[in-house]
Amino acid sequence: MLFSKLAEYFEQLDHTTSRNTLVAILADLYSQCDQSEVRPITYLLQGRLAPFFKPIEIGMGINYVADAIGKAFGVDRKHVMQVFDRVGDIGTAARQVQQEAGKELSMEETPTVLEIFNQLMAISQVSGQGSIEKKIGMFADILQKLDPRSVTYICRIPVGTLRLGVGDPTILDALSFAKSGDKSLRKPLERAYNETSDLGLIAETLWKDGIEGVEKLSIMPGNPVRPALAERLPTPEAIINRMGQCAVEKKYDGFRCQVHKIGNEVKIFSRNLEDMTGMFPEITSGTLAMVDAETAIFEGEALAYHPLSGEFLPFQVTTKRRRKHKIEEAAQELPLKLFAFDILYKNGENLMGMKYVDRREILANTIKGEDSLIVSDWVIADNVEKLMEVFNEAIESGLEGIVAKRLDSPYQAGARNFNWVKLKRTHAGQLQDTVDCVIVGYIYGRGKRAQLGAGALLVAVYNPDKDTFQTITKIGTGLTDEEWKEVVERCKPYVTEEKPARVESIIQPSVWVEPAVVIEVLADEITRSPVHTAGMNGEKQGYALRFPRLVSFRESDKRPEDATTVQEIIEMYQQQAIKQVAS
DNA sequence: TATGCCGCCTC
DNA sequence: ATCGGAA
DNA sequence: TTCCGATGAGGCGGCATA
Repeated sequence: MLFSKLAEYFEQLDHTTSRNTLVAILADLYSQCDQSEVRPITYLLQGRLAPFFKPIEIGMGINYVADAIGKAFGVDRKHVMQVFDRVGDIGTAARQVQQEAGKELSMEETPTVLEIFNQLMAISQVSGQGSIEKKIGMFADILQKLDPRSVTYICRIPVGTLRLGVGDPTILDALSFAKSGDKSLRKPLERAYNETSDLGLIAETLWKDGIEGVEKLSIMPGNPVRPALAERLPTPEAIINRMGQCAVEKKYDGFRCQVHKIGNEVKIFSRNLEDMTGMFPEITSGTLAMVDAETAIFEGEALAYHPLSGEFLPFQVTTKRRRKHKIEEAAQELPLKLFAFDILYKNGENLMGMKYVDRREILANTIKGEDSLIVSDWVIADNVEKLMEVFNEAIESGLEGIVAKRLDSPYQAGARNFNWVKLKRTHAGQLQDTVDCVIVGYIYGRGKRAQLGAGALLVAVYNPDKDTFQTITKIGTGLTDEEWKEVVERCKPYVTEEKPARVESIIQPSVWVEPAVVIEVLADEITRSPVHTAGMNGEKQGYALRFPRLVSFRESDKRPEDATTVQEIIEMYQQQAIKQVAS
């Protein structure tokens, strides 16, 4: 298949919203491609070159792709980015720049899908000195061989914004349709995907060996399983109403880890299936010492703790353990403990179909003792009071909240459903870190947001000592489409060419706004920040909000000087630090 | 050698 | 991570 | 309810450049 043909399918998908139609178009695409193309096309549909757990990345983001577009069509990055800012899509920008340059090719001249795939793969392999220039050159070469439509879509691949409206579930439906004409194969395809995490493999196997071949694919210790995810509910009442009697676990704020023991070998995978084995030597050694099984796959949350006091450390500290160098030093300074909460596989037996309570029993019998591995606590709750009791305990210890789980549910890989439900501090309406912020700028939107005028707001709190507004976060969520348009309108009278005199900001928004419009922002936590200027003082870092979202527009009589002050932010930060130490 | 840009990855 | 929109 | 795609803070590491 020519790449231009694939791009035609991409365009069709791009222009349709009905899921059923998307599935039909995809099924048609699969029916038109050769067996050798099924696998690469599946990865390309995922916006990738390989399954998630393979460390193959193109290594070009928006800026380097813009460089390549410029190089291919004789302009500079700045020009490409200006067009990009206006249209909100790098593919559209590339197409436009190509047209301006008069360098459009016809569809028949395009290389094949496999040729392009291999060239992208070659770009991903380049590293070392001079590699950035090399990658840009290679991508520019590809662009010069493509028709406008192909240019559009290929530019979206490295930056991860293919925006076809097609995710993994849609591809699974399409594979089923392509082979059987209906959704009947979705279940076995989905099971195989959940256990192998490789959609390209599933698709290729379906083509080569039929659904019987797919049914033979199963868990392979050493290969990650797609992890189960938790839904959210706002209140304990909602959880009891939905689940009735359930297990309750505390929710720790660290890294999700899926640990595989294969004889004397250990592998550790992240929530998104990245291989993190090298980062956590104490989990590896703990697994070898404590896990009473030849082969096993279990999951838990890894947190850093203070080696002397034993207290658990906030996420911002735990995250320092995500590293490639100086691992032993970091492990000494910030050792980890893994709170194990589930087991999927033991000594050749797939446990995913077993009930939660039974998996829990096996888990308890498999991890011996308590050291770097700890089997996490759980209790049964069947009423709101009991649930609240555990929740309050968790909050008092400075933890994130709780997770409620159905006692009789299997391990539902890949699913975000109501077998597992999380209840977080901020959902329960208590101790909310609500902050009144002043808009000091906004950033142009991309994709759908491009039409709304803004995609994010840059907001600040008030520093009365200096009479300045210091940035504390950007806001990219919590507004409806209407509200995005409205907020841009509200800002219009205050737009300025330069940074307003009373605004202190390291971040440069697309548009500066004189401090006037006040909004109410909800966040989960306050963190120290190297980029936000709120509370920044010489060497000392500023403060920022974790998981910020807009909850309301303040009445227009609310003056910017009435916003939350830096001092209040510092007090809130100290309050939460006290809790964390108490844990 | 030090710093900054950028991308990738966690939440 | 959180959130809103579409079906 | 499910699925998708907008967007957040921030740490590390690779590479380019001063």
